[in-house]
Amino acid sequence: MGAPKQKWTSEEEEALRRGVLKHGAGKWRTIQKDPEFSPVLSSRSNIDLKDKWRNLSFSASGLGSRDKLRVPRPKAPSSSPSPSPQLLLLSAPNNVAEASPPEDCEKSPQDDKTPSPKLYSSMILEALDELKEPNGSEVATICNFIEIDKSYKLTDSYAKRALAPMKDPSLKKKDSAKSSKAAKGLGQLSPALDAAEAAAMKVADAEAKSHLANEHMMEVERIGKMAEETESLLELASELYERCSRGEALTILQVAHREF
DNA sequence: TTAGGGTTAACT
DNA sequence: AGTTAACCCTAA
Repeated sequence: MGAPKQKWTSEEEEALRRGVLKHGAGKWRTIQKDPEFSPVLSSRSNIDLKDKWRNLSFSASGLGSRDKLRVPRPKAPSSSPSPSPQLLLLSAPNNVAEASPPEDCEKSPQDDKTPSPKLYSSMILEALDELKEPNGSEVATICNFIEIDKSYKLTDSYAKRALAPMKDPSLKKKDSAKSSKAAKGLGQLSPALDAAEAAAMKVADAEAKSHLANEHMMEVERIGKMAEETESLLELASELYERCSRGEALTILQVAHREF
């Protein structure tokens, strides 16, 4: 009755992020009691922090709301074990590579909803900006921030591109998901996505390198051909010069066809 | 206390 | 309609 819905302010969100940075995700009570954050988060319970963090992680993680993976397809007759993620990943790097060029950080004019791929430098800048520490931040802290940031931003953007071609991420392998205790919060999401990201980036990098190498080869080849042509032209010129100086008359056609 | 599933208010 | 985010409940 009294509380319609208390939406989180950006200040509260910020405090939560810094709290997670300091104490780690999961120490909600500690974060909430921390004198650094308690003024901002006074109206939030530890559970609220947990839920909000979950929302942040999932929404930034792009891949659907948490109740998205239910009903693991009554069909799937086992014969075709659905395309394995690794295989499909190999097709992803193209997209990733295209997204990599250092041009887009403030590019998207219409929506701030799509997290544009971030380079590490800009991520560091963002970390510094969000940490807002007057004397700068510890490198470890920045790294820590980026780690966290990655888990719900960067990883997501790459994962989105990487997994987009797949209609179904099929995170549930069999139905052993219930009993498996390996599925722990971020733990379930992050490693897979990080692995995907790492793989994608590695392949993309290799591809970029081979592309570069290929370009270099073409360039060398081109220059070589130029040298050849230049040399033959030189020969032709000297021969022409010699003949002309001896009084011989040559027509353009003859020269063009080397008929002399 | 926390993680995770579930419910509901407030959106598009 | 469907989705999202805040809130609630409960087992461990």
